[in-house]
Amino acid sequence: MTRWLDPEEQQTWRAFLGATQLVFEQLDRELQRDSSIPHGYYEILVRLSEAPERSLRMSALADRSQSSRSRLSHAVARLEDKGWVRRETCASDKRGQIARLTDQGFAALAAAAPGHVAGVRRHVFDPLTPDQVRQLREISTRLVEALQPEPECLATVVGQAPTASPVPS
Amino acid sequence: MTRWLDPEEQQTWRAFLGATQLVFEQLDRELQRDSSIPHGYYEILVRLSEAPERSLRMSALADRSQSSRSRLSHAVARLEDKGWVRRETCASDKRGQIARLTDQGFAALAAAAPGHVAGVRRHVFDPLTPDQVRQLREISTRLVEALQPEPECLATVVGQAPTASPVPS
DNA sequence: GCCGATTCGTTGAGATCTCAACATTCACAG
DNA sequence: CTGTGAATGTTGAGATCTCAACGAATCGGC
Repeated sequence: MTRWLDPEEQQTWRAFLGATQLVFEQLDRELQRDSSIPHGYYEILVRLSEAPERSLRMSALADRSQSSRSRLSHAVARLEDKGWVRRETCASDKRGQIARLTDQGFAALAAAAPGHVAGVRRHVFDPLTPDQVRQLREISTRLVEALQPEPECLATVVGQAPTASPVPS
Repeated sequence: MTRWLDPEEQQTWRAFLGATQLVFEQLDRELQRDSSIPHGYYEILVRLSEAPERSLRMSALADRSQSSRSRLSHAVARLEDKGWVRRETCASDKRGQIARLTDQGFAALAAAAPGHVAGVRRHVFDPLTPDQVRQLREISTRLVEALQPEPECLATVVGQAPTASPVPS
């Protein structure tokens, strides 16, 4: 009745499972150890740092950081405690909240970024050939498409790291 | 100073991040919805089901299920509450504990497996071409190697499960 | 034998995530 | 203007994960 995975598929699936778990756990550990920022929170800071005014509606931030509303709400509360993010009420929509990255938050991100990028290189890009990197991009893109209807045409700028001015003015 | 990710690398990294997060969250949700088994626990049950006597030392189980000792200890406690696993003290090493999958636990796994395998096919294998599947296996294997010194020569059988296991993973 | 170092598995505290429920506000058809 | 339905963001409870510390048992050199 059920079509089980054949040995090759089994091996593929388990390798994929193992690789992703190892990579993300390692990066998370490094980020936690070197900068005391959980990986999920780092994502949030990055998305905010890229946005105009370094601020975003909570819902937009949730979409971009692959986070549920609830998770984001809890997370931003912690980030606010740390003084890295502030919440402002939205003028045009009184339901809305706007999360803004503070200078202090940007500084924390700027401090954490180099180490994290190095980790990503060390654990992901360096072990792979250029061709494999290209393959990985195509495969990942395909998987995202398959799972996300993606009505948006927001070609996520995905720009550089906290680049440009690591010095908040 | 820091070598940031160029636009292509950036895109690759974010696609990888997005794809893995989407895939695993989706599979986890489905598993939880259809069988009330968290993905992490499912892994544990699968590894036990494959082992001889359907039982393993805690440390061996931790290795095979990519779990920390602590996490496994907590998880097995919950699985024991459900009646899916039993713990026995090890005869040859009094420090050791042996986790054994109960018939009830095996039944729960057997009930959950078909739906999970279908999900893995739907969200991972079906969207990819055969060549991409092969690429994904090689890439994943490489990443695991890079991150795990792997002093063992236990060529983790990873193959099919011995007898009667419905096991997809 | 013996003692220090290591391994095993557990535990508790704290942090994060998920899920469902909720109040508030908006959109819009009537 | 009004009421219904949808959307926003929050909250609390419960579940899981991480981390550090721990007791018990084993190992290894002497």
